[in-house]
Amino acid sequence: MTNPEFVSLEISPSSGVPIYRQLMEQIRRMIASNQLSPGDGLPSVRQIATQLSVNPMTISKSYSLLEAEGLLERQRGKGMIVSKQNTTTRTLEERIDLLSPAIDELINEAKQLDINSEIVISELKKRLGD
Amino acid sequence: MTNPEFVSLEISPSSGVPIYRQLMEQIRRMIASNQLSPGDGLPSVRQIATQLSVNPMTISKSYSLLEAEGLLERQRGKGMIVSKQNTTTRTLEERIDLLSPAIDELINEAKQLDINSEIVISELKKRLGD
DNA sequence: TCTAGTGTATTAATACTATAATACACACAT
DNA sequence: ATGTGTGTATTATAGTATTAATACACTAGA
Repeated sequence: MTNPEFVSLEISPSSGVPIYRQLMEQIRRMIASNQLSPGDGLPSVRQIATQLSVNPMTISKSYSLLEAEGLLERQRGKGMIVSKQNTTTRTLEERIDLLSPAIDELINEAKQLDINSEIVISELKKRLGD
Repeated sequence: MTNPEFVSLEISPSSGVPIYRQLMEQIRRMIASNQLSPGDGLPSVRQIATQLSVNPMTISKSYSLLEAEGLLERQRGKGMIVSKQNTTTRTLEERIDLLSPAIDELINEAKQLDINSEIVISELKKRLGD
């Protein structure tokens, strides 16, 4: 068991993507990278709901769908934990595949904005460096 | 006047983002980069609707909202054109600002997937190179 | 004038998203 | 036993997103 406080979830209300889907994607990625390991506990529904100022049932929906996918397990009366099945840590290649849509989106937008490849790369480096 | 056939629009039905917003963002970017210049014509509502297998009213919604923003102008009986006001081509800095969310999203996802900065950059370079 | 092509308004129906207020079954520590 | 903390089911409400079928006013060319 770990400290669910370390699981930091964020939402972008203006993105157009439903909140429950934003949360699902973040949790999926943290499990794929083993930042959330099998057996790890997740923050409670009410905790996240308060923190993000969102209805608890919205969080519950994310958890339920992730449970249906087999990524999370429900522990009655306790909370959600990362499943011990179906959660083998992904290889680097597999994780890069999961990152592909974001890369493609960046390239696509840069093209539409007519921004040079070199500039995209230097801008990315700048922000990666903090 | 130009050939609206060259305006290639794409949608990702699985992204969760409403179709009309996906279209708006793409058109906004192409105007900002002057790939669509003031006076240029846009594809007709029915043309895009057929091409994307989407209801014409969904396209019309995108156009109407962009007209309300001042980016497009309606030409009665003819079609939509890029407005001649409010569409000064953006400077490089401004366009980079418009690209920022996509960069931030990529960095955020890479972090959650525990993918190294160097790998993110090399992967981006790989795909930018075609 | 006719015809085909613009965008749009209208009305209806369906599905999805999110909130709200309760209530329930369960686990655990006291 | 009690209280607090889990996730969840229920019901209701509201707003948004999308499709569908028509109809309208306008433009342009034959």
